[in-house]
Amino acid sequence: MAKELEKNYSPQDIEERIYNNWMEKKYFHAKVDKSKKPFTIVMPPPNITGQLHMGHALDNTMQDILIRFKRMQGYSALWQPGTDHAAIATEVKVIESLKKQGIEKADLTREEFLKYAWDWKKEYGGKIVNQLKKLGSSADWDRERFTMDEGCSDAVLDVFVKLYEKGWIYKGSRIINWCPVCQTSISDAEVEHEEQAGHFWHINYPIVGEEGRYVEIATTRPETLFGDTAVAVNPEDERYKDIIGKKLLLPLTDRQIPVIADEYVDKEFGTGCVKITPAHDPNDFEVGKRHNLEEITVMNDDGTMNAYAGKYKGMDRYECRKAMVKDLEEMGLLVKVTDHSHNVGTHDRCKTTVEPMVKPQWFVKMDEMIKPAVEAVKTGEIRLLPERMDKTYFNWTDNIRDWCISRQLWWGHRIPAYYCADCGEMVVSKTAPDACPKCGCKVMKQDEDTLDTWFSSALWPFSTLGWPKKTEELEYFYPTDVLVTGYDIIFFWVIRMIFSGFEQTGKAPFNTVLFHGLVRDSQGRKMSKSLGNGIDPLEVIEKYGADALRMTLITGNAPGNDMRFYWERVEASRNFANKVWNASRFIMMNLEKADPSDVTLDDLTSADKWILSKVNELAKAVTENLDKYELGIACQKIYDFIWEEFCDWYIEMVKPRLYNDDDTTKKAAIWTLKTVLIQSLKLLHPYMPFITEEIFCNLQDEEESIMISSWPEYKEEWNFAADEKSVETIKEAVRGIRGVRTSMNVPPSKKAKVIVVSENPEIQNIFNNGKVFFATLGYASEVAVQADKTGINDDDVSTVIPEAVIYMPFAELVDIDKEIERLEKEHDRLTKEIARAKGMLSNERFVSKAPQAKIDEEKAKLEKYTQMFEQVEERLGQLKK
RNA sequence: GGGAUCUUAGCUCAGCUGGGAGAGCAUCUGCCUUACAAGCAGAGGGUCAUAGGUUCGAGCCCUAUAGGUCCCACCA
Repeated sequence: MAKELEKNYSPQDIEERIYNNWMEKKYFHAKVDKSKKPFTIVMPPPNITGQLHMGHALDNTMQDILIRFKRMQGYSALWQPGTDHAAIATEVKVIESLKKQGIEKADLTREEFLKYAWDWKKEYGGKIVNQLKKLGSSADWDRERFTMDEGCSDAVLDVFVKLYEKGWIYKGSRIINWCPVCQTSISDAEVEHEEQAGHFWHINYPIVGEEGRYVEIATTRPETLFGDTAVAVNPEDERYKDIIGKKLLLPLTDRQIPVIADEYVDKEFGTGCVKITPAHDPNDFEVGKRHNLEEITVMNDDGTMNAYAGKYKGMDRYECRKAMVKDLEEMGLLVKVTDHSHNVGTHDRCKTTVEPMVKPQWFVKMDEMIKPAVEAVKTGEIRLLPERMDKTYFNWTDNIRDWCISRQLWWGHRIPAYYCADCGEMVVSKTAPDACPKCGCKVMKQDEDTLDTWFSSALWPFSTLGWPKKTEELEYFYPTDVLVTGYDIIFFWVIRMIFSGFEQTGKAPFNTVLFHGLVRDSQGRKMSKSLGNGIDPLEVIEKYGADALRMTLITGNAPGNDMRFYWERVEASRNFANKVWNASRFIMMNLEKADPSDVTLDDLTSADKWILSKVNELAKAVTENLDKYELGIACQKIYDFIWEEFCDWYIEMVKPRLYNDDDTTKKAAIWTLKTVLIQSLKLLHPYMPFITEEIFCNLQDEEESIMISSWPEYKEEWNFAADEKSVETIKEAVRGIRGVRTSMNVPPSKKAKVIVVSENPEIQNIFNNGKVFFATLGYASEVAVQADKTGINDDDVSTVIPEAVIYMPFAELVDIDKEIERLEKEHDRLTKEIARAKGMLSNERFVSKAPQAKIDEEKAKLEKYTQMFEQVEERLGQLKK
């Protein structure tokens, strides 16, 4: 027996209970089951430092929708969750928290620090997972992984050693991006370029042995002067041909540097003379390599000047700049200072201006490994959605450079390279070697550096399934199906997973990448901590429920597009939940009026068949949309069906049957209400899991869960085209009647007799069969269906539908002028429609070139409108008399 | 400098392979009709940025222009 529901839906009371029940019943757990097809999504692992934000909410809602859909379809649907150690982000947090306890990182040993870090992870690492659960995420939490757990760490070491042995990981002293605040190298992807207003300092470098002659250079970074090892000019530059090879005295030092010629210099830019600082500029580094220049590093790791800066030693790079510019000015070597806006690289985490530095680091060679990843997207083996992401992808792969993977951090996977204390021999191996293979020394010291956090996440789709072990999970669930993520991490993560997947497993890690955009605030700004404009998803859930939040994030938003967050939209979603709730409540209240268990399709009325046919079509359409990852479109269709077709029309249609004790079709109505509701709930379930579950459980006598029920499939026997047409005809008549009544200001309490006049027996039939609900919906006291106009006055109000005129003789209320006005409007509309259809059909080129179906469609329209037009004309003629 | 993307109703946005412009919110008018006022019934509101082009037919395809957003990029 169905239970009674509260008048308003309150998600707060039920969500936690339902979620716990799902967990207890292990519904989220996906088993290796050879009798089913697998469907797999790996969850982008949230950082253990993370707090749930709208991006996570959107990302996880999309994944949950897809997983729930596939699970209901009968797949063994695995949503593989886990968290990311987030090397630098976490290390920064741990350092902060230690500082609050009065502990400095510098005072700790590596082991001590890592102990604190693991404690931190234990305490906070699970927080975000609990927040994801509040959203309703049906991930297989039993399989939760962590990028630094034993298995994932083993995968990292395995890959590192393999790539090293293949020569695709190498150690080299190259120019890298250095963050002086975080004191670590970072990859190119972690550098954000920012347009900044700066200056050009024009400085004279005296030419040695030529008193009073100078070479004027222009620089944006005067403080790197101490690292200059040459000044370059373009070999084609007539102005400077004579000074090539001469020596210059580097100001503020006693060093002499040569003038060299290099194509790299742009004659048109600046003064045409460029100071070359190989240790602090990527271009200069290249020039330096070509000309065998010395690389002089002038800064310490924290961005202060070192001994090469002479008296400026110990100063911060920017203080030094100020001081030396002042000194140069006093020496008369500063020619001028001009404004110049230029791009400055900053560290994406801390926004510090990155310092290019030459340091020994580890790199992944990309030129070969990227090839299958490019190919896969080109051939469509991996599909990026929306498609335009292909261009972004190729733009990166075409310009790919080697990936700097070493970080001077402690929290992360330590590089498995070991150095002999005696001879310095390096061994790369998964486990520490007992002795140096070269000299036999027993003391082998491990490399101090750790790996870029993305190195481990690149392996995520297979490391989580047990790789490099050949587990049955890996065999069954890999490759995964779709990756859902934001377009902002395509370079960091998506590309790296793709090339890693091919290199390590020989397979694409997934066949589709579904990108979503950013959730912005109502003014279109990025939500950020510093702006304080972030909206906490948990607050939304608390106020309106997880279902409302999920619905809000999915509706009216196309793949890859950013969206704005409005509380009004959450409210609208909540209202929809309430609508579903009340419709269900209504149905449950009526279930006991008859036992529908023996109802067959033959017992159904036209109205029943109409809505059944509609929900059947809906199931087909929604399934197709979901298969194409069109989550928003599918959602809109479900919303429209439930609210308009089911609630506003069908439920209103059946009311007279439910309220009339003598009605013989009551059983059929109840059967239909319940059946259509269940179908609707199932289709809605992926979007709104909690409310659908709550209703579903209350509706069924047995304790069944909607999330493991079967997905609605299109059934040919539920297709009732003729009944659909009948009901649509009546709906059109009802809309006409309502329109007339409103324009005549007839109060709803005032019922009138309605007379349907049609010579067409089919139309007569439709109205005769649908009389009961037609009367209710059309506010009729009584309905007559007849072939002629017996008993109709010429000035009775009317509405015209194809093949019929519907009259409402409410005499004293009639305002003939208004009626004429209304009919004239209709007359105009029909005239236009007819002209349009005639125009098309009389266009020879249309008739000869357009598809036949389109032509037939237009012909049918012309016929219909012409028929209506004649009736309207006739009515107008009568009224105007 | 290269590329992407957007410009549709007052606001925020949908609009699938080209075939009679849609939703939510807001506005206006009636309704406390026994599921729901978090509701019901009606209504108004758009030269789909501009200018060309392709096509029987363009919001959708092509070209140019204007404005906005974003990504990438070593011009000191």
